[in-house]
Amino acid sequence: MTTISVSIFNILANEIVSGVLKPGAKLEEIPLATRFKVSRTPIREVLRDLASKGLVQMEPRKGVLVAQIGLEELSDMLEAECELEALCAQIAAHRMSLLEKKQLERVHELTAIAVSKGDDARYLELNHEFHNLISAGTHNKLIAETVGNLRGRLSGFRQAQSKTEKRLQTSHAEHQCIVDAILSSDAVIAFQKMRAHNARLSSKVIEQLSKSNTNKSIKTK
Amino acid sequence: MTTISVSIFNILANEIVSGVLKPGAKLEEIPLATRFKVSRTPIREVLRDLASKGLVQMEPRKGVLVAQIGLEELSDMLEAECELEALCAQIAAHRMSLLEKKQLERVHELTAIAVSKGDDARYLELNHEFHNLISAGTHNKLIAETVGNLRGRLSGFRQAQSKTEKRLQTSHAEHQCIVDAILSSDAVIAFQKMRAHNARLSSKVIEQLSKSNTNKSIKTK
DNA sequence: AAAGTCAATTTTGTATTCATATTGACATTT
DNA sequence: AAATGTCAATATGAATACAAAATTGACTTT
Repeated sequence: MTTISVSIFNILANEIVSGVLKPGAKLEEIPLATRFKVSRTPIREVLRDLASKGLVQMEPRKGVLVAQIGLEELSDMLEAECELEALCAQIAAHRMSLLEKKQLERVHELTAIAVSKGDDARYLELNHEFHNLISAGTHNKLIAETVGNLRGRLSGFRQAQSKTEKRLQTSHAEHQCIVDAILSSDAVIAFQKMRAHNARLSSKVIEQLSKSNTNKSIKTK
Repeated sequence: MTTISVSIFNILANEIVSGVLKPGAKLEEIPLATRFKVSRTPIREVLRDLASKGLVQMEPRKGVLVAQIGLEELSDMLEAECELEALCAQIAAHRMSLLEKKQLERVHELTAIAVSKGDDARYLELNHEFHNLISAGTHNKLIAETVGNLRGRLSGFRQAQSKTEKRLQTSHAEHQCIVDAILSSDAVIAFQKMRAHNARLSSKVIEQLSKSNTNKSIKTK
């Protein structure tokens, strides 16, 4: 058996990372309580948990907002993710079991199919699994959890970006290099390739966001 | 103004990392509530926050224990810290301002005095500040916060260790190398030296803990 | 018309009460 | 005697009630 809070947490966390709840949206306790037909108590616990994962911002006596991530905070997150994932690839390269490597290869092959079909949704799903396998391949639960959490918080930005770009082939080619390095247990190359891959994606995200930001400020004027 | 929860959080978090509250100790809501002369509600929020930082383990309907960190979890944490701090040093080496570098140098000099006097407490304090300056030197709040949180969770083990060891000179010499690298903006060396430094400390911690663990299991038999 | 103040309403923080699950002891049964 | 089952006590999960702070809107005043 589980507690009410965790089920509601999962629902809300999902709605936040999937973009159903937009950044800056107010999360008020009473509406949420009535929506889920519970009292305020479990809702407050959920909000606290969401805050601890960085999905919402809560200020005492002010309330809770869906996290709105500024440019500098975003670049902090992207830099951290870039380095952490490179670290994961490095460690995974000399720590993954044969079975784990096979799984990675398999997912990568499936991704190729999604790319050729231009199936964006499927690609995103497999991409998620790809990075999960690598972080799990570190056999370090703390690192895997940390990077997984970061990816969750960033997924909104990635989705927004992948919709407007047709660089699935490029990404897939880069993944190929990473897979090759890990399969051959070459930690140095795995690190470099993963880092370069993420660095490129990061700059795209930043580029896109600062573009839309300038648009906004023009509109506002 | 602040909320009751955060003040109590700080007190309890401090008691946990300082070892006043021992790993495995039960944290019951009613005793805590009476101790702080508040109701259970803010206590529950504090416990939740402590859990999100990994300082306590809470299981639904079971209660809350001060986190007891197993050997495998500890090595995960040490590995993560080792790599993260090395990363910090690397980034800080090419991002710290002149003022920040001066501050680092100053703390390092003060540490030398503490070492020569054999002042353990002061050394620990300065050591904390030393690592804080470097993580802050990344100018990446997320990374700094992450590594700071990790250090907090690990500080109990470090203290236990530093009491039984007289290797302050060794550590200080290693710090010297790190400071030199950062002052001269040599990111590669800063990374390597910091990584080696932490790796050495980590192995000491593990060594010590597994020793006391075997003692325990012998006793239990 | 604009700015400032004050009151009313709304929302969050805290306390209290109610409900339910776990735990430990004791008894019963095999 | 060991094991299992039941029951009472206790602690946590959830709901409700109360208090305090903040926001909002209207009204006054300049």
